[in-house]
Amino acid sequence: MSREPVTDRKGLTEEQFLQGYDAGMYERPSVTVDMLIFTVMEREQDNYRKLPEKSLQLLLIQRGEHPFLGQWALPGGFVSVDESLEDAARRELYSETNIDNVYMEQLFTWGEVGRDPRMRVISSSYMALVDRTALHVQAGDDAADADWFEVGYEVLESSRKELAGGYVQEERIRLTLHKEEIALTGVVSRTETVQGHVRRVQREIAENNGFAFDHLKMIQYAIERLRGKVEYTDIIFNLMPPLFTLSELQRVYEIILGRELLAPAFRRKIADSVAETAEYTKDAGHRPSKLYRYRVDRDSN
Amino acid sequence: MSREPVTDRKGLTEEQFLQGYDAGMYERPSVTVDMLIFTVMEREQDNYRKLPEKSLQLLLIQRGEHPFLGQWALPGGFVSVDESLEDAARRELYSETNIDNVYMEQLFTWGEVGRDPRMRVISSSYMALVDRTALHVQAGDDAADADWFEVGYEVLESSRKELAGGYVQEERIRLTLHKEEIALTGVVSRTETVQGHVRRVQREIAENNGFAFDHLKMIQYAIERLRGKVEYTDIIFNLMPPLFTLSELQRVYEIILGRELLAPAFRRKIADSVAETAEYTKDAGHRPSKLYRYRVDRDSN
DNA sequence: TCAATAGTGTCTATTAGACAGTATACC
DNA sequence: GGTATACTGTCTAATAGACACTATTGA
Repeated sequence: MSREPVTDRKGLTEEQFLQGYDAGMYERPSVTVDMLIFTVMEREQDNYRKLPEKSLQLLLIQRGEHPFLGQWALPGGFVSVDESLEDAARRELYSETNIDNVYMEQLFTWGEVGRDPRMRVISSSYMALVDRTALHVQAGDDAADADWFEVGYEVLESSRKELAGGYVQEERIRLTLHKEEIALTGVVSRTETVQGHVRRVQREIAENNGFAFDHLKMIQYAIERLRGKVEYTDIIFNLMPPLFTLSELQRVYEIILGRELLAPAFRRKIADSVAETAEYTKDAGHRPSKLYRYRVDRDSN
Repeated sequence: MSREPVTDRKGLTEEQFLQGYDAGMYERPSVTVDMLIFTVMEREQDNYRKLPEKSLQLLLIQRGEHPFLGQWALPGGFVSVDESLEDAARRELYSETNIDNVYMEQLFTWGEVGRDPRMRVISSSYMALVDRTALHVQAGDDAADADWFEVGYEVLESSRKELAGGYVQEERIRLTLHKEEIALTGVVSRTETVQGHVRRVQREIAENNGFAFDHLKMIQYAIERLRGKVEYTDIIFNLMPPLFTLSELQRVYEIILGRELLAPAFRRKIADSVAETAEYTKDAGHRPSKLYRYRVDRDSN
């Protein structure tokens, strides 16, 4: 249970060792967090009957300083020595969106040597999912501008080469982030190498129009993860308002998964993640829809 | 595509800015990697007919220096400024096991402020899965001793409290790592809080007999992840030798998942992940078993 | 009335769970 | 022969996919 008062080769106890410890011996990388803040927004339709179209949106900021001045980046910043990674992520999230207490998850820590031209920077990416009805975005000090961009994700091609004892599968994924007149695009090449038992995934930026750092890779990774998790967890409800129709929920699934779903199967599948309310939509040019809420109290996975 | 020669408020181009950039302004955390190296070993049986029992094993090193001198820790070390996180992980893996080119995956980056008594250290944990037949473990310089420990994972209790608009679910998990006369034990309390839409998982070390740092949490997290991934990926084959029987494969699934499986369903499920060979086991006190290999060339997920 | 969406019923195909039963080596 | 494991057949239950059908509103 408790540690014994052992002494090391120099006869020091742990307490003595720590008092004499010089933390400044080695050169260190800097650590940052980068935030992938997603939400879902609606676009009004010209036809009064039609439901508003939904789209997945990601928050980007235009860099106001070197490096990558003028380019678009994920919100983020340095982790100070006296705050945890998660606290730093929450701080960044709050400073950009003014909201707290939302779903947030660490995705991946990016540690390539040359990823920041200023110096060695290791960055943990966090994904946050927020309900747009709770949002008031503002630009922080280091950002010239912060805005929501509609996310497009398209697999351009998928090729596969057989090797001795394995294969290499390459996918080229086009990412499109746009917002009114601005359209940022890029292509990430995702390579999966399988050799014997060893499987390895690598991402390279093949084309880049307007994204700072390696943020394009982070965006691709986050969407891949979001797609995966949506299938076997309840995280999608973090993107929904408190009350929603099953059709709305289905649309959100569809835009995240990038494919259409059949309503009956969908309804069966999510049936016990949601609970009916007594309320209905109204003023639609068609049959009103029952409103549902997320059923927290269900016996989950 | 290419970045324009924009200048910032001070009239500097990016190149000029980078030349004048002073990277030494802020105090920085140190960054380490910690390795969770798993393998599967067999224990011979007294009864010649019985199959050898298998167990999941984890590599630990006994610390030869302060802090936590004498306690057991995950192999790991500092990331130098000129190597990537992944390179550091591979270096550590190689220095402990003398093997390279095995399955390795980043799990999580641990960034609590007080997790290392020496100074602020942020640590990325990586999981490696190795086939024991390929192994020759050796202790590195910073390790007094490196050894494989049999992993036990048991959910002691699971309690659930309902809250307004959510719940708190707490699981107490007993971890037992043992190796001959040494038995390290600990209890990790895993708390899942759901409030409205927000779900949050926290881990605390509730009991600790012999583990350094927060490594008990890392071990619990890794096993949780390994269990999850085994169900929807092929990573398990990284723990298998090149040729294996379906019963052996089933046993490995069972020890990782912590529950028994039915053979017919199991065989159907993994049928197209494996390929038959012409070989059979022999000298067993019972019917010989066909040997299989991992089928790399299958159209995977 | 009709466009557009909401919602249900049901057939079929696929998959998972359970368990009985047969097969085969080696001491 | 008997023990321990290898392997298959088949019934049943649960789940997913497909599609047809009915229901309901506001302009």
